[in-house]
Amino acid sequence: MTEPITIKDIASLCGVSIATVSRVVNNSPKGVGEKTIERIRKVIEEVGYRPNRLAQSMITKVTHTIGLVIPDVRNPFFSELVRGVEDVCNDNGYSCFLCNTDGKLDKENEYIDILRDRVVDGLLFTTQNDKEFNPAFLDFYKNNTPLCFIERYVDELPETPGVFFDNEGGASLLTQFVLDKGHRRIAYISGPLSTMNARMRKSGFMSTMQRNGVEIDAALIVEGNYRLDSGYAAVDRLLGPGKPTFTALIAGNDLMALGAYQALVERGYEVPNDISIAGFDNITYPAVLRPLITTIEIPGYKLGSCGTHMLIAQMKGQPLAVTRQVFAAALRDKGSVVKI
Amino acid sequence: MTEPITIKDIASLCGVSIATVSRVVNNSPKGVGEKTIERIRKVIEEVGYRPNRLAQSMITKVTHTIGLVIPDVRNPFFSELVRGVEDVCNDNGYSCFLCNTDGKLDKENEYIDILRDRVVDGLLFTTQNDKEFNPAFLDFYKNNTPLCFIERYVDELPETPGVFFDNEGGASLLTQFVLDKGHRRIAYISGPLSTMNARMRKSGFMSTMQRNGVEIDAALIVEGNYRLDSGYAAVDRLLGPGKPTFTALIAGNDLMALGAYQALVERGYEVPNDISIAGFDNITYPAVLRPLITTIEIPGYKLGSCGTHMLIAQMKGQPLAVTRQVFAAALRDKGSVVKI
DNA sequence: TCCGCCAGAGTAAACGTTTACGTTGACGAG
DNA sequence: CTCGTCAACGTAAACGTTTACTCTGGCGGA
Repeated sequence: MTEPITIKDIASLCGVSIATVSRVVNNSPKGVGEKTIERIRKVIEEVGYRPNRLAQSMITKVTHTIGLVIPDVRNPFFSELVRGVEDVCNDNGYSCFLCNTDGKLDKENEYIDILRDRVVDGLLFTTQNDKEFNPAFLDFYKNNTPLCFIERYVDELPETPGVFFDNEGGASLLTQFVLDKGHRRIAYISGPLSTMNARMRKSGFMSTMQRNGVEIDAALIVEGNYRLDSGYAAVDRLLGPGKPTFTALIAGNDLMALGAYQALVERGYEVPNDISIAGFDNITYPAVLRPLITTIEIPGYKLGSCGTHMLIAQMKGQPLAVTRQVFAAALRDKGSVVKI
Repeated sequence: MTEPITIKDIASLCGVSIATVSRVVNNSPKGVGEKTIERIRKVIEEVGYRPNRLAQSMITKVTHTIGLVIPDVRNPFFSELVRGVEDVCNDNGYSCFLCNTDGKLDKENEYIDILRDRVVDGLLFTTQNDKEFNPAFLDFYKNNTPLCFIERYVDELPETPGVFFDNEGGASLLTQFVLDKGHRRIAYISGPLSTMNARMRKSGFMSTMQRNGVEIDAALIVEGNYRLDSGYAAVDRLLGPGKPTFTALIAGNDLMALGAYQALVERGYEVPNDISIAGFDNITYPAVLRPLITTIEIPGYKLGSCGTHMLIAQMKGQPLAVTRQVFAAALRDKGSVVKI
């Protein structure tokens, strides 16, 4: 019920003009005497005055807020990422609006409008769907609103800054690991090939196989949708009537790897002794839970924090040395791939 | 680089005053002719004008933003909660600032200041630590800034609205379930008793035992810290030199239950055949992973969405029918408790 | 003594809205 | 014809800041 204290209150309390108060609040270069500064500082401290950021933003046109647009916080990869973003924001005096789109184009659009209305200084954007292009981005482009993509490949905006994960390199690393264990007949369950990262991972797999002079059997390459049951179903397609024609299986993510694991076990195969399994994501769970899947870790926190740094640099008008930063993959060997 | 379109632009484009434009934008009760409305609407549509929310907020003093303060989004319970909050916010035209405090008092304070500076309309607050009271809340109280606690018991502000989980009832439900399976010697690993919810859960356990006329052996009650390893360590204290003196074990959360599980298995006991185990939280993981723990589900999403509804009601000036809403517990039987 | 300069401070416009209040003109009643 | 009424709009103040510009007085140099 008590009205908030404004700069006017401080001014009249100190017997100076609001301009003077404003100067000491922003400790502007000069123009205020030592003792005046002292006096004003003291009063501000005493009454607990804090400038209204809305009013500041009205005139400076910067809000020190950013929009973070992701499909769903509940996905552990994104909650890692969100935390990375928020930490860096906070360290730099920014606040962050969280927006969940479920990967739906209309929600993406809605949030873009909302965030523009709220005059965010920049936008951090991810989505699972990178087929459809959202023309609203062009507005941001025109307005010079800083933008940073996270693992999103948009042909229409090739110059837009972004942080990426080295999907191809990760797949390569994992494939080489499996090959080095002696496997030659390797099945591959890809993610939906409508997404760029599924294509890149598959490409990493294929090229590594070829580089090692290993023949690729088209019958061992199937497409899933990144969900548990699609991994399960994929095994049905991979397994013919007789003995399995492969000794190892790589899935485009851990969820599908787990689904495949379940299917294999149910069909009487032992993992990893009969068939080795590997995945992507390093989805984590308490150490006690089994099975563990050898996997490629995607550094969610790092992608978030680094993307935010890039965004902040842009907002500060600093030219970016590199507009696209790609993060290397790391292998997490958890024993689900064995020598043959 | 292009300057954003303002209400002035629309006004001059239509040859009317900005007041008239403002009226049609907010479709104020009356005072504008039909064809004028049409004309202005059309121009607004054509040029894509959207009012600047900062400017609106300056004068109306409402921002349609809220602050959401939690310990860490990466904790699955909180990411569920966050999603619940954000969904309800979005449905009601609010945006939400996400703040991670790691449960640290100084970060809580920092965010409270930040959010006040940003003129949020309301605050949704959780923390893991409910021993220390933050005096900054009193300011909110004085300012009549709507506040809603989430599972936080603050003696100093008994009237503050909040949403709660029925910890005691949940523990009761779980204990009764275990008792009904025939167990009488039941060990209990509580969370840190500095937190209210650990105390409440323990109390639910104790009272249910007593209500059933089952004697409580003080040696079977130990305190952990909600972490995996504290569950593991607790088993060492519970297990004497000879045979186990209990047939079932209830932990204050699933993580400790998993730690206890591991310890028991390593010591050669079979779960659940030798010893049954139950926990709290319903931490979820892909269906394939083992073991599963019979548990009490804490409805994170619901707590978040309901808390947000309560907050919005307050912000709209609607008096709350109930200031404190407590959510019932639900049992998730996953087979880790068996009959004896 | 006079002038110029500069530190220290104030004045007022501006940011993009909302809204209380004022103005205008058409129209109907008397 | 006159007056009042009301719909349809305009005017201008206000929100809490920042900042370009102006003002004042003291001091040093010629």
